[in-house]
Amino acid sequence: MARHLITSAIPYINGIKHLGNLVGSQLPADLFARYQRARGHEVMFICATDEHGTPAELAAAKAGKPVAEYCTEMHEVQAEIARGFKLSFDHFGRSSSAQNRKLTQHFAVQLAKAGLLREVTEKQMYSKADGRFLPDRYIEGTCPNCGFESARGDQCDNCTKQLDPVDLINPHSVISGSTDLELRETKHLFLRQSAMKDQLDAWIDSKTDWPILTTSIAKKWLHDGDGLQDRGITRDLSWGVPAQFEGAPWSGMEGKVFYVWFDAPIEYLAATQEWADKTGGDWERWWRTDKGADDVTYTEFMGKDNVPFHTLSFPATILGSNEPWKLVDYIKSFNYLNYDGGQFSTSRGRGVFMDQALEILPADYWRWWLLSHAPESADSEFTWENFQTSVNKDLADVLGNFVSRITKFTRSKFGEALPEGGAWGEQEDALIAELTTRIRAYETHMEAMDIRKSAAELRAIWVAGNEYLQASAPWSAFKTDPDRAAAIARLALNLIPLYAVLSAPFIPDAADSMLGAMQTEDRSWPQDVKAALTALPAGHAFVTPEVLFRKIADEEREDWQKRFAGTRD
RNA sequence: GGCUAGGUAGCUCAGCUGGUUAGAGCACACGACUCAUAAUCGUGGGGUCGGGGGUUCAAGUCCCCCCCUCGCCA
Repeated sequence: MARHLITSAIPYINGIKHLGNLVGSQLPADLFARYQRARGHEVMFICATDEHGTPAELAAAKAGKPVAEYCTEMHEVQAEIARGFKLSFDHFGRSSSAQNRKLTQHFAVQLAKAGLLREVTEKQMYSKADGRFLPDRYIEGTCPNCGFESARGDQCDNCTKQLDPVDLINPHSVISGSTDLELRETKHLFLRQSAMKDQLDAWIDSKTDWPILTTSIAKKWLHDGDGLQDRGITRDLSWGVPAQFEGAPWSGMEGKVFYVWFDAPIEYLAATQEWADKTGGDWERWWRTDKGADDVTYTEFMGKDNVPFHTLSFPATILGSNEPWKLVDYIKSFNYLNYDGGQFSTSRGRGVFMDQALEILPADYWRWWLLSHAPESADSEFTWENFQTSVNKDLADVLGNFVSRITKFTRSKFGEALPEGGAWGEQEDALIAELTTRIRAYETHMEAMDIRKSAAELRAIWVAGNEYLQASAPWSAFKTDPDRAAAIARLALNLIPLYAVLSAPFIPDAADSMLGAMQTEDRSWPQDVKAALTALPAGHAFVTPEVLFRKIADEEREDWQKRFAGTRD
């Protein structure tokens, strides 16, 4: 039995995520976790909310709530949606936890002791009215280049020119509107990533089996221009992990917090600790190679925007600590999912968001489409037409109808129990041979995290059931040789639990319904297909299930198309 | 402008280190079947593999130039 540590990139606390965010990390991570559990391996599947930083503070202020309270509420909202999508986290943590605070401070101290932190004095805009330093993008003014009046401090959205806040004409705070801004000196801690460049470079080079998307992004950051740059890991904020040195204020860093991108990945460890504190489990067994984690395989899932932090900054933190923490073994990264010819847009309400998706259809419909179209090799696109055809064809016609046709046939000819009599022949041998080949291929693709290929293979396995029924034609056999029809029905009914077990990582609810209908709890993996197809004996009672997947009608599709075109506020 | 990844049947995509007539699903046409959610199964039509040049006995697959998308960065 192997041990798999699996983490999904942690979603920011602010707002509800769209389907592109879901398919880029949480959903494929869940697929992998469910598969590894089904194969009998020990799995620790971790996710969390990323709660610190300025956007959370501002969103809380807008909602008229203290930021901690706002985060608690939003965490529960996201947790509820995750449950709705059947994301099987062993723990869904919070980066604002006490565990993360302590670990983040610990790593900072370790890095300082290793000489990997340096102080940098820089000038930053300070707003007297807001009583705080302002990140560049929270300052707006007139663009000196094109005259656009709402240019941000980091970039003009009109002419795309990169800006410095001091370049802006009439700069003002986005938060309060105040123009009473001044440049002030402030000190920050920088992580000396540049000092670790060669070490990181060699490490990335050793990962020859990683997706090209992952390694190419890492190498670009390592080699572009002047190479890997040092990175500020503190901010002048109040909402975050306080910069402390072994329990005392960090000299020169009083009142500052660690940057959200420093503490967020550390939350993977902290969330596991949160899990341990809640369940009495042992979290270091998953994370400390000196405490049992040397046999753990650690896989991270994320969208491509998260790759630099997970290939460079976070490993720099781990390696630089000089402590035996578990380093990632495989990074599965994803491109973006576009929406109907453009991008999903949170601000313009363009596209389908996780809560809305669950309002209109059950989780399995979304899981199937998103996973079978996962943006692995390139950006992919969600269109309602494609969604409708895939769901109707794959789920309703191929899988759902298979379950329906064989259960109803058996019920009408033999009653609601597996019929007795008859023998297998060549058709059954052929089916077993085909299924065995395909299931082994499915396993290979799942192990390799080739998600689209896994989905295609699974679909082919479903199709094999329909082919078998078509070829063996029990409805004809019944007229001349009822025993033969009984043997066919018995085998076909055994295909239902087999399909349930194989399909569960993709469509867990449907899998439960299928097992429920067949009145079995056996979820063991079909290592031996022939044995699996005789698992339920003659006489075993079943219940003819309700329609497993309903079809999406044209009118519904058109309706949704209009509804999600971009009006949500 | 730099960098990354792409540009393969109407649509969505497979095609590993170059090798027999370029594949799948959907859509389309025809046929079979009638147990089933008018579902299923079979057969077939359809591609000068973005354009041009080169290497090779042989290139979608390698090299060069150009065009076009997506994203990141300047």
